[in-house]
Parts: sequence; C-alpha cells; structure tokens
Amino acid sequence: MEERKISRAVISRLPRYYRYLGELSEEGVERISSKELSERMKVTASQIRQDLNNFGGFGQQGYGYNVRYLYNEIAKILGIDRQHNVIIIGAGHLGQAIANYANFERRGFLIKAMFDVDPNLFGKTIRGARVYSLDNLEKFISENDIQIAALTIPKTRALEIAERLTKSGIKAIWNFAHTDLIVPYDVVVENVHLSESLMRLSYRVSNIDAPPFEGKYD
Amino acid sequence: MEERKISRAVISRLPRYYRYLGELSEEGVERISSKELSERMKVTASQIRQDLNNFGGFGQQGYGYNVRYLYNEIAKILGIDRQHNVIIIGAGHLGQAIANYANFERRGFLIKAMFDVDPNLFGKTIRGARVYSLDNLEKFISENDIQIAALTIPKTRALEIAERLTKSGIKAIWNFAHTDLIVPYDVVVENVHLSESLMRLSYRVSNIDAPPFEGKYD
DNA sequence: TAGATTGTTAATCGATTAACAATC
DNA sequence: TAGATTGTTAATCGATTAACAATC
Repeated sequence: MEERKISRAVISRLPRYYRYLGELSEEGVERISSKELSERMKVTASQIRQDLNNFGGFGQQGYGYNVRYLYNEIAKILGIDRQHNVIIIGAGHLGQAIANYANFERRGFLIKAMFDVDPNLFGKTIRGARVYSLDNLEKFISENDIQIAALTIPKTRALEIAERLTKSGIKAIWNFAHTDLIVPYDVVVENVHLSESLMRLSYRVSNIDAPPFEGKYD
Repeated sequence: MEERKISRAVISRLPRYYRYLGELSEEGVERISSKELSERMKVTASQIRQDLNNFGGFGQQGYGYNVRYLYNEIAKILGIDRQHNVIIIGAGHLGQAIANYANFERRGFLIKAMFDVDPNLFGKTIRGARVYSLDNLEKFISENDIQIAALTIPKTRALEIAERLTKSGIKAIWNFAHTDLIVPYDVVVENVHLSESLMRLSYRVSNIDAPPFEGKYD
C-alpha cells in the first residue's frame, strides 16, 4: 500500500498539523503557505513541506495549501476519517476521563464498553458506554468488532490482560499502564506513560535551560 | 551548572531506565551490564552507555553497573529525589485521576490542592487535596510554594489560566489541554496531548507496519 | 593475571534545514 | 507575464551504533 517507510518523527507531527489546520479552518482561513504555517507552529517551512511530501503533493506552487483540503487529507492519512470501535479496560478515574472525552467520538473513536473487576461499577454507564465484568471481555470483543482497547489498569495485571486482548483479535492497545507490553508484531501499542512524562518535566524544572534565543519575547 | 547540553532524546529515555532499574532492584538484582540491560529493554548497549555517560561514569569496567546505585543516581538527575509541590487545575475526571495516583507522591510530587470553576466540587477532598475555587489560585500558589501545575481544563480557558499561573511564579506546567501554551522562556511546559497520541495509534492501525525483523517470535 | 565490560572516539545512519529549479 | 511558493535534491546537523583501548 504505502510506497516507502515513513519515519516515526513525521507521524508524530501529523496530529499537530491537523490541529493547526482545524483552527485555521475555524478562523475562516482558506489558504496558507508553508512559510505562514511555519511561523504559527514554530517549525521550519522546509520541515512542513518535507513532511507533507511523504504522502503526496497537497500544495500548489505560487498558491500554497488549501486549508480545508489539507485538513481532510491528513485525516485520511491518520485514519480518523473512519470509525474505530474502542473498549476501555479499567473504569477508574482515568478510564472514565477517557470515556467522557467527547472529542474522541468526533474523531471516529466510538467507546463501546468499559470493563473492570469491581462489581460496584458493573452496569454504570458513561456517555453510553456500559461497564461490564472482565469475564465478558473476549465475548464482547468478538461480537462487537472491537479494534482498539485503552488499558487503564495497574501494571500488575496489564500483561495478562494484554495477552487476552491480543488473543481476542484486538489490533491496537492504547497503554496507560506503567509497563512495556509484549504483543505480537502486528498489534500496535501506543504508550502513554504519565509518570515518565512527569519525570521529564521534573528533569527540566530541576535543570532549567538557558533561554532558547537572544531575541526579545513580547 | 551542567557541563554540556543534553539532548531531548536522552532525557526522554531516562525515566524508562529508571523504571527498569527499579524493577531489577525489586527482583534483588545487584549488578547489571549494559549488555544484559540492553537485552531486557530492547535497545543497544551502546546507547545505554552513551546516555549514562552524559551524566558521569556510573559503571565499572569488568563489573557493569550497580543497580541500586545507578537507580539513585538517575533519581537525582531527574530531580525526583526532592519534593515538588503540585496543584491541579481542573477537578474533573482527569484531574481526579492524577490526584488519585499514589505513585506520584512516592516520586516526590505532592498534590497540595485542586482548583475548579464548578462550585459543586469546592471542598471535596481527594487523597488529602482539597478542591478550591479558581478565585483563590494566585493566593494559594504564593502562600504554599507551588512549583508545578497540572492543567486539566478545556483548551478554551487554558491560555488564560497559563498566564495566571506563570504570573504567580509557577515554574512548570504539565499541560493536558489540547493546545500549545505560550509561556516565558524560563517556564517549563510538558505536554500530554492525549488526542494526538490516539491519532498516532490510529495511523499505525490504519497503516499496519511490516514485521520489524525476520527472526522468530517466541 | 585473564576476562569482562566500561568510557569514549570514530563511523554510520537518519533527520532537519537550505537551496533552487519547476510551475502555478 | 512576473511573483510566489511548492516539490525535491543537496548540504548540514545530530543521534545512534560500532569499535576498541583503558581498566577494574
């Protein structure tokens, strides 16, 4: 399908382009040059053009990029132009925070159910997603065409649940557990390790950087 | 203070080293070579040695690294050997999830208070952290020596709150709002953009990679 | 001492930036 | 057409990996 290997760095930047294009679109901006966009986003115009040209020529010489068109094309590249059925494993605060976030639905991520071990939560419903016992996990996945699972459980049980998920045919795990999962090569794991993020912040507060440039800040 | 500029990539990897060393320590492992660690972590031994040597020679030829010692040294580098006073802006599910996460306290991040606009939440207490009105923000920060603020509010209000935070002397913002903050150069912003993480996952599910190597998986 | 493994220099690889011909 | 700006090649920069002398 794809012509050549796209680097992880490029993919990481796509959602940010998407966000800025969405904002431009809401502002009513119809076209934008890589130079203007680069000034807004504080990246080089070269990088924007290089990144986009990994996926095709979306611009036009002398004109720039059509905001709405580019926005839609990036949505296609990211695969958020279609629907993904999602379940959340762990109905604690983090699981509930994810379930409550309406924007995910706007991007095509439909939360179909939540699973927990705590019987007090069974039957509770968050934005239409009901909490079930983990005993029903495999059955629900196969009967409801679930592709993505968000894992918001303690790391002690994460590996075991990840194995059950992949055996049930899950294609991707959004992993909030503080551990590295072991999965078959064709299953995607996207880690959100909050404690590692907080430690990076800690490093940076503790070793305050020099000013990035000599110019003036407004 | 620091001798030379440490790259962002190196800093990003430190918390993961820290996690693995903590696990090794719990397993009772006293020493480990860069080669053994590299096999566990699935990185090159060269990278481990290069990364660590940015901060000093923690190992010993012919022996390797003392697990407990290296663990403690990385804690110092990351600044998690001391205490940081934290407040959470936004007492919704995400804010509560963070407040409830006991591990942060173990790393020296003490959650001193939460702030919200919803009067129904005022007075509520989560693991000792009370929810206050945002009206009290500046006063609380200055009176309680707060260095770090976690921002778990909608993006519409994020910029305005970020400005109030930095004007009150906050040194770092852990930003969960889906927007890029504008802060003075000496204020650290660590972004956790969950929707961007989910889009990266979406890209990878939609463009399933080829197997990373030809060997066998166990 | 001999073997193991670091710390560090050198080589390679990949990503970013610059430059510019193509073209709208 | 002339001006603007892309798409793309070339140059630079930085990060990763390999190699090995130093040394425990």
